[in-house]
Amino acid sequence: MSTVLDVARLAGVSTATVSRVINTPDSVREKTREKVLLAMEKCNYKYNALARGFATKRSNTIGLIIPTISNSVFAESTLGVQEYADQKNIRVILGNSYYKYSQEENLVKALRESQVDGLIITTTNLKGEILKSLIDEKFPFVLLFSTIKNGPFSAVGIDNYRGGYLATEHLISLGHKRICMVAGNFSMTDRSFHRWHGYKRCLKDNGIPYDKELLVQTDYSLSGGRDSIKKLLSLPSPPTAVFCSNDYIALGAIKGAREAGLTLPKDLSIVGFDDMQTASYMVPALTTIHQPAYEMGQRAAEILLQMTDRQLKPIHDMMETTLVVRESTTRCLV
Amino acid sequence: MSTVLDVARLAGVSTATVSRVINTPDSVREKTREKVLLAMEKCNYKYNALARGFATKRSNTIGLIIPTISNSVFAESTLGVQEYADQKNIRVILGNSYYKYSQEENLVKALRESQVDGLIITTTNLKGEILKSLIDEKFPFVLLFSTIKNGPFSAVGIDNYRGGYLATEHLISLGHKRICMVAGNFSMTDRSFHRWHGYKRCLKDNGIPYDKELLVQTDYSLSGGRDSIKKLLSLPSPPTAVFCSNDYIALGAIKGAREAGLTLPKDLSIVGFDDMQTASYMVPALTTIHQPAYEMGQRAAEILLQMTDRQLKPIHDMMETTLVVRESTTRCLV
DNA sequence: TTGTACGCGTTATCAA
DNA sequence: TTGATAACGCGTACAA
Repeated sequence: MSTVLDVARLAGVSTATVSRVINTPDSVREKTREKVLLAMEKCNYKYNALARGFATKRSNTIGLIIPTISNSVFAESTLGVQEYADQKNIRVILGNSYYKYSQEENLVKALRESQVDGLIITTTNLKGEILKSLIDEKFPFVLLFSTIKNGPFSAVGIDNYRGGYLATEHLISLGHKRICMVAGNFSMTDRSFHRWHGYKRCLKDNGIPYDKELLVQTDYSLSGGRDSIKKLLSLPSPPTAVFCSNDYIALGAIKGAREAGLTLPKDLSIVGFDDMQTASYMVPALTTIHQPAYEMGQRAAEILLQMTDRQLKPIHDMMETTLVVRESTTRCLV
Repeated sequence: MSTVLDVARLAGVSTATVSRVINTPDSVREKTREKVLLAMEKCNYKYNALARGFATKRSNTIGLIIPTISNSVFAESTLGVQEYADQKNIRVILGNSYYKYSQEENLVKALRESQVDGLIITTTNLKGEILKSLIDEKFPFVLLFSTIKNGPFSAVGIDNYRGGYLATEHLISLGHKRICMVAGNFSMTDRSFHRWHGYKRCLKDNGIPYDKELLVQTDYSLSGGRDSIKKLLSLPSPPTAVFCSNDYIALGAIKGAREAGLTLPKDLSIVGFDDMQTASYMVPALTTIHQPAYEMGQRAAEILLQMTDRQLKPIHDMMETTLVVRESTTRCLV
């Protein structure tokens, strides 16, 4: 594999000039440039970005940590990050934490060893040591799907509390009083916890007593949604509506409710969260809280790449979240 | 940021010894090792994998190129690659080609400049220059979702022809004769093309004349499936069954058929391809061709990482694909 | 506009 | 078992 030195010799110039042709072509006389370009061609020169990173202490690579690529909302945000990074000629290394803090720790360590210029993290534990030490060491990072509106670091997210509130309010406006929630495990992320708070508060604001029997925590999975709804439907006084922590759980709940013999949405109204790609193709089409995952990814990348250029004050970007009404919710008939 | 040199000085040893403690701890006397470890602790030493890569000419990073992370079948295969790589302490850089060859070219170039140790590619164009030059330069790579059973490079895939045949055979066995196909654009990938060949051949083997009016090409999208099925249903002699190139198209077709006033599966039997995560949760639950995407990703990573250690003969691993019968197909009633 | 020469942090070779 | 030192490929002062 040929190097700048080979090219330099072949072109009869110095390595510095070759380097200039690569990085600041305008600073080289046209004739010289052509000579060098020709030489590069001749010896099939391939640029070594690793060596460059080593010399400049910048790898032009960022790390992205998400819970799991299998959840399409994270796939969407990942796409947003990638496309923005791509446009700035930055590579993205992806890691899944599987909602496990220890794995998140490993990833941060490995990515920092790889000399990534910054990190975008959808964290599982806001209060862990990881973030603390990143802050202490002034390492550039941005939190994605963050629940935090302030603090000593940049973050992009939505108001999950408000999302939970909106979903519940919609159900109440349809006349529902017996409203349950199938939530993602609070230990896995605090997003689900905030949505639950919004749900609880909305009940209270509308004079509906909170019944803790109507909350089930589960993992963020199809089967989790299915099993949970069955449990809830077998209650002495079963719910007429359910708010699910995400659209996968909702899809599972749809299946579970049908298997329990219900007709949807007549017998049970269902609201999801995320507004994933296929939400409007479900049967019934899913009423859900829209989350601009792709834009959030783009924005996180934008903020991070600004940070790696120059230090700046923490930015907290809370994006708009809206209720999207489709077919899975209807007036309470009881 | 402290380096091996700082650690060495603090511990009163040479940099070589520090390096040994990191890489081959057993080759260092225990007492010395402890001294070094302590020194590392003291100056908060952080290992620089970039510098290592530079010195060893191995980045311990591989590149993964897929059409788009938005398709869950590629998300699954990506997960397989990542988990295998993770286990071997290898990082994965991900890139989306969006089914565009020029983008695939850019990605290969950028990733090679980043000195990845190898590439896993779900290619858009088997016959392009990219693969040729990778072979010429003996650069380690593995094709994923490959349609190729032989050739001078390693590949992991399934028999798409057989998949198409199986799907069609199933429909014929249910008494269908008017069977259409909504295919992914042949120009985007040859996988769809092979599936279509299987479809065509199966029709022939069963004495059903091929009607080119019954083939529609579209992009791999929900709306593509919806629009295409509507076109086909408005034919003078509409189909009673449809084979879709993937599950997204099938999901779109389900929606489109319903919008056209049909009852499923009574009025139209639908077969998909991929068996994505949510296939069994669709309404009706989707009959489809199962593709072991996760395992394929794992296997591709395994092969690639073997290749980066030592040169070896090309491996072609064609995995099993099976028909999964659910609720979206039923006996032809016409 | 171009060249010289050093530095980046680690590993590898060879010698002790 | 350990140490001294060259090498990896590029960027960049500084000098010319």
